Amino acid sequence: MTREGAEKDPPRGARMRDVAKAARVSTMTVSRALTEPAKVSAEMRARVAEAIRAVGYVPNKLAGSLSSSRTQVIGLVVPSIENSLFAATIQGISDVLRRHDHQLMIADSGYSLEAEEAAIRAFLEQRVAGLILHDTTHTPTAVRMIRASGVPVVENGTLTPEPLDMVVSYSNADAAQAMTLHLARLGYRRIGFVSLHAAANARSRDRRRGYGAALEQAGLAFDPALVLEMPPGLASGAEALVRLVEREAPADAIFFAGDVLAMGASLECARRGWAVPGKVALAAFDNFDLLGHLVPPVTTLRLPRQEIGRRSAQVLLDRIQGRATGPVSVDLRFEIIHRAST
Amino acid sequence: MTREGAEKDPPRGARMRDVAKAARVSTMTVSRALTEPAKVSAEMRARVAEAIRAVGYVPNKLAGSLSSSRTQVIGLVVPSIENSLFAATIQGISDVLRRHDHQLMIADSGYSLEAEEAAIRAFLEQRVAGLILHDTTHTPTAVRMIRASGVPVVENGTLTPEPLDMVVSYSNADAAQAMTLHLARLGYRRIGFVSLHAAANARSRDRRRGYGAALEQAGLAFDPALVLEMPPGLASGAEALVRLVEREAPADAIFFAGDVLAMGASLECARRGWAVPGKVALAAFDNFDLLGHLVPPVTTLRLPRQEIGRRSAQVLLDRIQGRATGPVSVDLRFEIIHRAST
DNA sequence: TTGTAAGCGTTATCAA
DNA sequence: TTGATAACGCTTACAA
Repeated sequence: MTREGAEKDPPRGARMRDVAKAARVSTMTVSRALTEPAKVSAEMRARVAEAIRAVGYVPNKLAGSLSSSRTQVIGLVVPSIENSLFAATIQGISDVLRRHDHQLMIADSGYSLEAEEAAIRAFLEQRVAGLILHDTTHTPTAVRMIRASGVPVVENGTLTPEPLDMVVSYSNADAAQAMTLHLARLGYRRIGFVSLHAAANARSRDRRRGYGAALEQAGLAFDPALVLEMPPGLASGAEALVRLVEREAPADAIFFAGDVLAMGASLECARRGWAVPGKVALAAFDNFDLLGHLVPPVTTLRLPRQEIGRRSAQVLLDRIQGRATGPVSVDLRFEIIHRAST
Repeated sequence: MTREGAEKDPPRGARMRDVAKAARVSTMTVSRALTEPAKVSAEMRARVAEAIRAVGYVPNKLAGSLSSSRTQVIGLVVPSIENSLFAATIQGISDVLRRHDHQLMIADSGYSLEAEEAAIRAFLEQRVAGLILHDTTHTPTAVRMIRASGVPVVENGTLTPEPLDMVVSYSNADAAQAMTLHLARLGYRRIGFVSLHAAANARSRDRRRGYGAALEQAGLAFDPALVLEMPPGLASGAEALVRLVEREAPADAIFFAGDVLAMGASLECARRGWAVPGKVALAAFDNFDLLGHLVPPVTTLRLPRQEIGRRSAQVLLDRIQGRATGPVSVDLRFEIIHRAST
């Protein structure tokens, strides 16, 4: 015998047993009154409710989950919490989960596969009911752990051809292709392309592929000198702009397929007094709201950021609650918003 | 007898017992090897490690937490996940927690006290080790539950005089006062003040108080017509700007103490060709990066967003791990960044 | 340094 | 509709 000194010391927190005693019923009746009220008579329900208030009972989900081997926690791994683009998706997830009494655990990988693996391991140790991963490339160990656990997973970053389980995204390739074609149709012939580091990022790679496909489709030559990879940030966009414009054969339009790059470029044009689109046309990949308020407003893609979050949560819950089985691939719509910058 | 059919069916997931069997040791040795390796001989450690790999063991923290009544989960409630200002704080929290092997659960209240209460209840049911709340006003029930639970809490929104437990913030009143004084010293006499809805928001109230105090200190009259409350958003900022400038006695400077209001105003000036600060000076409360890239760059406060998150996590962990006791109030520094808009 | 036994607070199962 | 009992998978407390 060990733990219980003798019913004394910090009586920290009432247990279900205390509620049962106060209501003079069994713990099972309390449990049922809480989780399946329909299976309990009205009188019992009232007595239990009263007892719960009386003793100030707060259910222990840890114990409940251990016993039922069910959790109401979803684990989410994003590359960066701070990046506002992911914030919209997180909001979408959170909204849906809250309506279904689920909790959200978040980890960020800082764009590192190893950190993602560590986060996934931690989530599996917590026995999350499901996972949402923004990235679509993972370490072999991460893949193995997920497979072995049997936990449903949604991937978000891009419409990967071989998902772990379920995917919810728009097509980065299609989106980049559509925007590039849009520029070509407007008459631009030397279309620059600026993205984030493509080697480490499936999204950037897909966008670049779309850009290339569009050039070919439009009968434009591919000029490697017009393609730049930059780190994220406003300053990067400004620098890329200058490098693509101040050269022998300058770009007549630039498509910024990453983060706040276009924003930085637009602001740099304002500072230098460069006419947009007179001197150079600007197009962006995202950040719909802000870009529309710049002078001139910037042509961009409207991406279903929140929708990705909402749908991800929904397909995950459908699977968890047994309403659906089998693979899921949701291809969400994007939209080109043509504004004065092109 | 009940649950265990008879050692068959879905052998879903190895347990510590399986590891122990494979390593031919007791479960306690496995447990120790995992949590206090120093207390286990090198040979045992190796055997356990090997067995863990062999059976593909993923520890069940639910069971561990139930048994030890310790959790490694911190609950965070923010008004809005999508708002990028909170994102920086969340990032700070996440960074520190990860280094200390803790997990982060996030809920958003949508600026509703009732939703905050619901989130807090859910977190307490999960037996979180600590709470971080962005808001400083709570429902009586929420306060009671937190007190009864005994979990440590950090509040973030503003330096509230009567915290639940610990506070980590800068002083919204001091910051607003400093900026208003700054404008007065530059010679502006009719300083407008635009904030978010103050009745529902302790932060807005504190900022308004600081604004008033500064006017008095500078010997400027308080003109209620120069004070506006707006909903958040770029469009709001633009509207407030126009209302304060296009009037008989226009403001000569406007201090936007909320969200992206200043950004909206600056962009509206660009659209209308209004000289800044010639026609009207603009000052903001936050959003340091972006505002510095506008034309002209906007004077603003640099607030310790990430730092708030990091320190919050730190004081919480200190308390949880018994390295500290008693009240904590961390008053973080802000900074006025004077730029061309004033 | 290692092992044994009890118990953490719930829920599944079966019986009444 | 309600209750008794045995798990859930781990850690605490103590003994060896």
